[in-house]
Order: sequence, then C-alpha cells, then structure tokens
Amino acid sequence: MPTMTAAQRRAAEKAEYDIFVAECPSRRLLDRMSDKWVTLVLCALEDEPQRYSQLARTIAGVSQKMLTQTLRSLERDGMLTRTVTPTVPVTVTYELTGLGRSLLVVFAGLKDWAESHMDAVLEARASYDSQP
Amino acid sequence: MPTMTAAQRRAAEKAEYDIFVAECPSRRLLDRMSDKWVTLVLCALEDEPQRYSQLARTIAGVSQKMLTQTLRSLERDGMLTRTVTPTVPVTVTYELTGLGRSLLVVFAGLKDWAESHMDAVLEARASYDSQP
DNA sequence: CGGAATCCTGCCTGATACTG
DNA sequence: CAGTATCAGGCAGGATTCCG
Repeated sequence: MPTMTAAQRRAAEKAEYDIFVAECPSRRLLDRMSDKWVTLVLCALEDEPQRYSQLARTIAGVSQKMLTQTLRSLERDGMLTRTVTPTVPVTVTYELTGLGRSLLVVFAGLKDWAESHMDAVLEARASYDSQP
Repeated sequence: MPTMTAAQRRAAEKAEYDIFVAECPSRRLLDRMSDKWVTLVLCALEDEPQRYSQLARTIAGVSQKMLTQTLRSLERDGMLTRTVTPTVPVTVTYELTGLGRSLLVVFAGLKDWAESHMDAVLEARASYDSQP
C-alpha cells in the first residue's frame, strides 16, 4: 500500500530519521547493512582493492549471483567503486570509497565484538539448551 | 549437529575464529547479528525493560512470529532475560543482560552511522541512477 | 496478554548454461 | 575473467486461528 495511515504519518512527522519507522530511509539503510554478504564484502576489501574472482574466493560460500548483486548495490550506494581495465581478458577491480571505509569502522567493532564475546554466547546457549 | 566433517574440522583448526569461514562460530554470530529484527529489538530495550506488547508496538512492522522468534534466540544467546509474572493476565518482561548491553554499544555505532551518512548514500544513489 | 500452531506466499539462493 | 540469464527449491516471513 503506497499510502500511509494517519498514525504512520504522525509518527514520521514527529520523529524524522527514526530507526523504528519502517518507511524511514535510515531504517532502509539499516536493513541493507544487515545483509550478511554486505558485511563480508566490505571486510574483504578492507586492506586492498580486489578483483571479482579474488572476492569470490575470499568469501567462501557466496554464489556469483549474490556477489554480483551485493557489489552492484554497494556501488550504487557509493560504498565502493568498480573499475574496468580493458585488458584481455578484462579485469574488474573493486575498491572501497571513503564512505565505505567509514562504514567498515563500524563493522570492525561488530567483528571485534563477535570474536571476543563468542565464548560467552556459546556458554549461554549451552546453558539454555540444557534446561527442560 | 554435534559432529563435524573432516573438512570442517580441518578448516576450524587452520583458521580459528575466521569470519570468512561459513562454519566458524564467529561467522554464525555475525549472521545472527545481521538479522534486521535483532538490531531493532536490542535498540528498543536500550532504555528500560519492556513487555511483549510494548515491543510489538515500538517496532512497527514486526509480526508476532518474528518478534517471538527473535526474542527466543536472543534469550538463548544470553542477550536478554525473559521474566514471567503470574498476574492475570500473565505479564512477560524482557530485559537486556550485560552481554546484550555490550552488543548494544556496537549497534549504537551502526545506528549513528546510518543517521549521519544517510544523506551521502541517498546522493550517491541518485547519482548512480541518473547515469545511462 | 503472550504466545503456539498452521497454512501459504514470495524472494532469496544455488545450480547451470551462455556471452563478451 | 567477469559477468548475465534462466530455472527451480527451500525457507524466511506474513496472516490467521486457537490456547493458557
């Protein structure tokens, strides 16, 4: 439904850029960043620009379809640049932009958290599962 | 599944806690944290414990199914506690644990990024779309 | 109120084949 | 090498109904 209810419109006006409003661009952004492949692609490009096939190898388990789709959307959002070098065969290089790099900083925090708190999570999970 | 294949065990030994290995617990954690509802639930519980119906109202657009599913998984992972008060009708309260609160700090960074870089993304997107 | 159970739809995703 | 196109399936996720 393209129209908003009165309640939705009221909420939108009241708190612009509210992450809890589904229609808010900031929420859309959050949804996009929540994409599992987005995180991995950005992390893979952290140190240096990479070619398509390199990315495919680094990110184990991704299909070409998803990799291409993710790269396109990230390019569209200004997170990375796509450079085609007309060699034979053609060479395509992906590189983070400043914007993408700034997001990477946030993701780095996420990654650090995952690696340092994983034990606690596994413990909690085991404890939960052992209960009737 | 308690058992690992030889290949999985080899991968686990070779690069422990490698985010790019699909079988790695840290990757699993990342996948889970990438869940869009997880982010929103944790943000909703930031200030104070909330009841089920309060959460459903705060997080616009979530179905009961997804809300319940997300809450269960977060409880299992030790991110929040579920307290049942036997009133009539029953009252269920969800509250962040220390672990959950530590993750919230990371998410806060994500939220800030989304709200402060949204304009740049929208600009990049418009520029991308205007090209042939 | 706070779910659990059920059914059903769609799009996410993988596999395969083809192009430049 | 770096994709695009197509097909097919599986499961995420929504809507609905019922229960303690």
